Amino acid sequence: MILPQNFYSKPTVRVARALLGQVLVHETPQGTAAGRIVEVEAYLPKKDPGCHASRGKTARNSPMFGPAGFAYVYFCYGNHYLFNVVTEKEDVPGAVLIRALEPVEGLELMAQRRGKFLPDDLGLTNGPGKLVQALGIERAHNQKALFKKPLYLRPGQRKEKIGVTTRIGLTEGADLPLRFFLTDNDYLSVRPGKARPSMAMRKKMKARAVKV
DNA sequence: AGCAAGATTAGC
DNA sequence: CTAATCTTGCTA
Repeated sequence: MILPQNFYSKPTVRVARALLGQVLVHETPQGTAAGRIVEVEAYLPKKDPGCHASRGKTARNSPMFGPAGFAYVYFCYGNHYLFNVVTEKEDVPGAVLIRALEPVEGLELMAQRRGKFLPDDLGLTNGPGKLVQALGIERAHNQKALFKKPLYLRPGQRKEKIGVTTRIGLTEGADLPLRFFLTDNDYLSVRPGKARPSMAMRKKMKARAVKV
């Protein structure tokens, strides 16, 4: 069972909430790795200064303007790839960032890809850059279809309540409540109430202080 | 051309 | 707490 393309071609917030509990699967020659989605963030087409597409189409964010159900993978902070699912109709730029997974299959493989981590380690997939590494997602997956193998979503179960907070690590649009997660899940990237100002935000404060 | 910023992570 | 690390997009 694979979620069809029309699962994604809806308003971004609705897709974001629907993604919680679904299982992200990546089949590779080394084996299959899969994890249940426990945390996401929505990036909206309109009135969202935190969205890459908020200042128009560029070479980097063009996948967000394409049809729904494709991957938007981009490089961040010089070290990490982040994985998004494109939403909305074509030419309407929306996406959902996958921020944390609960491992369900291929734990040994994920641990191997993550280096020193053990298969039962929470650090395996509890962050947007970490889960990309654990599943073996790379730059080459940018703009790949997610409604067919080898990288796809399988229907899963959700019985937990959905929690909502502001998004992590942004300097623009940081006040919008667009981060959705399964309450009390062990694999959340930031434990509720423990969020610290991100490096991006601190950098900005510093730059502002120098100017004044 | 050059530079600053960034949807993060791991290590001291 | 801070360095690492490099692509992108704008010209601070």
